[in-house]
Amino acid sequence: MKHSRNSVTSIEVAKLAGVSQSSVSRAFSHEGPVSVKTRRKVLDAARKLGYQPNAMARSLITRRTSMVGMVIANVHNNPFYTEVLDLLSRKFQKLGQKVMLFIVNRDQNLDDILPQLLEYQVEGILVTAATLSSTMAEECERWGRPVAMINRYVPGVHASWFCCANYEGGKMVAKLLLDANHKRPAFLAGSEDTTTSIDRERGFMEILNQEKVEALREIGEYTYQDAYDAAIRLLDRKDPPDAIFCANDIMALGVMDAAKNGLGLKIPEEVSIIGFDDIPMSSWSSYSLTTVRQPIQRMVDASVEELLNRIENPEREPLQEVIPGELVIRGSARMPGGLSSGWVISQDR
Amino acid sequence: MKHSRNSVTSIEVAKLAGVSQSSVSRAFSHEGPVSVKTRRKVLDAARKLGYQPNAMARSLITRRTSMVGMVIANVHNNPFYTEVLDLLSRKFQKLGQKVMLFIVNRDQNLDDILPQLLEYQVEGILVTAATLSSTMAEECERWGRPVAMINRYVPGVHASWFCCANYEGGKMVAKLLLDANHKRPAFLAGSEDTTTSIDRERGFMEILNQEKVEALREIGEYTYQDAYDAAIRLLDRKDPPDAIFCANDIMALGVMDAAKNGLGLKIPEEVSIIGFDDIPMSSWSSYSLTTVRQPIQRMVDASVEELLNRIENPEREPLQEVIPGELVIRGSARMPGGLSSGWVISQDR
DNA sequence: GATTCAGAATCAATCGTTTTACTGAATACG
DNA sequence: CGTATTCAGTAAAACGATTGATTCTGAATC
Repeated sequence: MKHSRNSVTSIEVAKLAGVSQSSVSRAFSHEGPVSVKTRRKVLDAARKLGYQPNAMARSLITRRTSMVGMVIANVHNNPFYTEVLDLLSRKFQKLGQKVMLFIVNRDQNLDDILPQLLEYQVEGILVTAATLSSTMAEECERWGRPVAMINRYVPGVHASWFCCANYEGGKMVAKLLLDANHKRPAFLAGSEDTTTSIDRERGFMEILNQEKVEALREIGEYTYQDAYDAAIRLLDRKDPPDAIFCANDIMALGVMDAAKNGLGLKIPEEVSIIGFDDIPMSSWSSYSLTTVRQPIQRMVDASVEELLNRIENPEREPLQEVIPGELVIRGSARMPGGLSSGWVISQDR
Repeated sequence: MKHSRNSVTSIEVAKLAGVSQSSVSRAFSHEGPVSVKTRRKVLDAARKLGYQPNAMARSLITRRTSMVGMVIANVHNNPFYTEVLDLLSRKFQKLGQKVMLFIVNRDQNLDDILPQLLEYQVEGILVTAATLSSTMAEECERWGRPVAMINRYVPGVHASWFCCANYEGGKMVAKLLLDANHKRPAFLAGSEDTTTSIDRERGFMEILNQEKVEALREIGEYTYQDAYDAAIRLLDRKDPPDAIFCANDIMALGVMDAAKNGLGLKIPEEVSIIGFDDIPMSSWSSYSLTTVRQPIQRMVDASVEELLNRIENPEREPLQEVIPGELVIRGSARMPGGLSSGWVISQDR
């Protein structure tokens, strides 16, 4: 037997069970008084017909959808955000939320996808690695759709966000490099318009400036290949840097390959390389990258819980938090005396 | 001004525009006759109120949701499926479909998430890297919800699928190794229950058996670390293999690191390593992995188009296709005379 | 046996759209 | 000028659930 579309409604179940349609509803939503007998009759009939309550119809009357929108960029060229996506999705699932997913380009305008999210009545929106314009964010919040962001913030906007302590992370790296007696550090920036790269650089430069150390600078997109090319440019000059701090790990891996395989340099003897994120590959033996670990689990947990919290309590003020990262010492950077591979240094804010 | 929930309905727009509610509907859904004048009035009023049609209400009456379910596993430990997820999601978006995402474990039973998908009236379901039980697949199809799978198939089930030519890929690799005069090949399997690994091994062994060459075998989960450990076991025996074909690239990278960094072996001089997938990292200079490239774009395009096609034409028979991969020659495997790095060999089915 | 009364079941309104059938006005045409 | 014909617009019936109000049970009490 072949049904054209799932056309089994509560009415048919009611008919088969010999009860009213509302009893069917009551039996399914564990609300209101139903005798065990009718509940059993209903569930039996439902099973027989393959009945499932229609979530659209339900949401229409309850004004709840249990759906959240998830907007994410950079997922294919940065394993860090792959992991964020994975953790977010699982966490939402575990908490009974359905996820409507949008993968965008980092530079893509979200103005045309937000209406879609709102049209589908998502109860909240989680944005990662993509930037929401402040007017759009305001718009959502104004219509009672809370917004939470991971590693992004929009100044002066009424929204929740949770960021790694990028600025402080940059400082830690600078201190580490100076302590290990590096004289000529460089920063390899990701694209100019992301606050993560900007903040990491700001922290990094802050310390260097304090110590009156000049730094080189290069820029590339957030990709392995771009970083590889930028590293060649950087290391092939007559006065090459003795350390390169990269805006993220994937770039750092590109830089390492450029130095090692491209130019035959020894890491960390001839050049130290430090990244940011701590993606799985950074711990692989071919790289063993010293890096700053983002508190990924905490950022995910916090943002999801905050979002759901604000969905339940719309009047609540949005939470915003900077969560410290950890310096993970591996083999790609020269260490100050006494510090060696295997250490994890927690940041104290 | 603060609205509690998006409570702007077509009725209010109608009131403000001075037309009937149905005219508002007409103005939005580009159906039926509306004069330019009223359309303008409606759109103006809608903009003023921030009105968006409610997709739930619409789907209730149209019986269409423009939502598809996407179930995917392995996304965090295999970049190949990250890319699949990315491409799928973008493709659906481009074709106007909303994606409801479920990320599962490879071994997770889908029986508890399918009801959720059906409850939310997704019009079709795309499954990748996760295995659907045949009864569940039948169930979906029976309720008029077409199912399409990438790199999975369920024997004898009425569903669409698109697989890389895993069996033939395994054969290609075996031939290549034999041609290059390898005497003692090994296969490193992923988990026993995935058809991809099984089929690749079957093809591989088929050729070896033909040539009466015996092969070693190890097994690990589909992860870098598991493969690393398995490789140590394999290479540390008194009669180690001179070539290892791995069930996928991420495992091959683990094997390379184990051989190179763990045991100090030269690749490909002392041991050849070949993978399957062609993930971005395989082309990185630290690895330069010879591998079989999966026709990812074609699998994605075909499966999405097939799914939407079957949504529009429910009576259509499901399509099933095996799409050939390409051998990508890089530096991790010894080559037969005349073949060298840089070649891409297309498979002729 | 009449009266309460709580609990179970039902009725009917409602959510916000689409869409069919219908009305009215305007245009075309003989 | 009268009648078809078209075209815009509207009223009202769906869609499939939830839920407050209401009625129906039947056991308990007097």
